Amino acid sequence: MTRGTRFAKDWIMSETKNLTTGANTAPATPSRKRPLAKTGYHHGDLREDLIEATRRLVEEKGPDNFSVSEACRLAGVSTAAPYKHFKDKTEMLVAAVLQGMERHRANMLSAIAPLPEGSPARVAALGREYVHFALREPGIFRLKFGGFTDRETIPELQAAGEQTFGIVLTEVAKCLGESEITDEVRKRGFMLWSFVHGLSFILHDKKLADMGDVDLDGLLAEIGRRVLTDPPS
Amino acid sequence: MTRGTRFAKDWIMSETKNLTTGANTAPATPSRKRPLAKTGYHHGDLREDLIEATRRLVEEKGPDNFSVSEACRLAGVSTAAPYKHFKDKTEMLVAAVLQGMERHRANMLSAIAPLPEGSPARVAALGREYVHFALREPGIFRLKFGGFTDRETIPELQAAGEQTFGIVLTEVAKCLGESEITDEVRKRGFMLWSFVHGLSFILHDKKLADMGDVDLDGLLAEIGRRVLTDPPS
DNA sequence: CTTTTAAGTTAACGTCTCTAACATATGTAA
DNA sequence: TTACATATGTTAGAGACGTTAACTTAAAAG
Repeated sequence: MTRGTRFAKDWIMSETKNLTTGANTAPATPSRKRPLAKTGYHHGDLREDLIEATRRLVEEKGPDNFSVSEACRLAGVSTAAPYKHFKDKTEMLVAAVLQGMERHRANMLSAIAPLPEGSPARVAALGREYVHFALREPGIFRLKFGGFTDRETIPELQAAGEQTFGIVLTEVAKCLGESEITDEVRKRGFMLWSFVHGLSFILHDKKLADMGDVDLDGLLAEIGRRVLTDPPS
Repeated sequence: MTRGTRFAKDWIMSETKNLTTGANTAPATPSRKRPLAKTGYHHGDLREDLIEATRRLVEEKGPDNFSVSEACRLAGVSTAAPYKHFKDKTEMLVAAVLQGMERHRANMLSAIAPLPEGSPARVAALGREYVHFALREPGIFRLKFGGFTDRETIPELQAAGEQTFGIVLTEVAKCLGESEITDEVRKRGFMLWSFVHGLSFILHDKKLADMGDVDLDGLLAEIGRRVLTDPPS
């Protein structure tokens, strides 16, 4: 009894931060209801809590400066615990990004829902939501695009990205009066996506102090007009 | 003689990689002529060699996975040596990015030099060079945009970025027949920049396997036409 | 020639990622 | 209920990294 390994239950209790309360940065996804079970030894759902801790740290400290150790501290477990759920640090980050993209997708869909089918306003709304996501969750956004090397070889990320682009293509097609995703639709969608993506990055960095505040909606509308309209012969 | 500290001159000699030879990834800047002095104890120009080592590692292993230690190994110095030249790891990376932006600027200028003043071809050439830089030096490119947190608070990076944008604005103004950088010029330039920036990221990630190979020049020309032309009333 | 300063080195500390070996719960089958 | 298998925790520790402190050497300045 005196010998045998003693577990550090006390610091678990003292160091554990509450992971369920606090303002949720992602308005589209309802905040989690599970009250963080914490049955002494076994954790209610450690995997999910680690993902949430990762998300939070990525936003607070930036994708660089994220450490598995700190996520463990947040979740109240030892530093070896995550490796029962994730292969390595990268897999943890990927999991957080994938959840972020799911939120992103949901937001895009609910942004266009109330707007009339086939209207340019739907395309503009998609762009608007894209930019807003980059500003609302800058850490996850940065992580997704350029966060870690060889992310383009991770099939789930690839798939999630193409799913997002698929939403854009569908709306562009309807806007152009096409019933299918033609090459022309793909080209227009690609142009719009490039623009919005770049815009997100630039605003995210607010590199342009001298540009003053940008009229986002006006800009999106103008770009939509210029790209969705046939060019002058 | 037997006591007193013995310095590790041997591994310095054996581990030192030649930093001056090898294909230079940056065609616009002439490769360095200095033959890597290496006077036993004092290094010819360690600061410059560390920057070059940093650049190389960032491209080879990616901005994440870059380590100061490895750069030291490449340069053939102890792991404490860099701190005589740089405050910390971030400052090393920033130095490498700044040199990259200098190359980028030089390339942009020489790309438009042979083209007729005020022609849309000059604007397209700038975009072309922008994309090419992202593909030629993906590590530095990623590092510059989103590589590390709080980079937007580094004034040199900010200044270098605005200088680049200034080149674009000048060309756009000439193209629109304006003699000054008006608000309209700024808006058009901003649209073009957003597009090209996003395009660079997307191609850099080649996220779009299903798009097939992109006709870059055609795309740039079309975007130039759409953005530099007055919108239909 | 002496002294100062710039630019290296070793050594060490604290932190990080990840693995191995061990401990404890949970569920399933006898 | 009891026995065992499995999932999910823990401790301990190896090896790399970032950074600093104290020391050493070479070059420059007086």
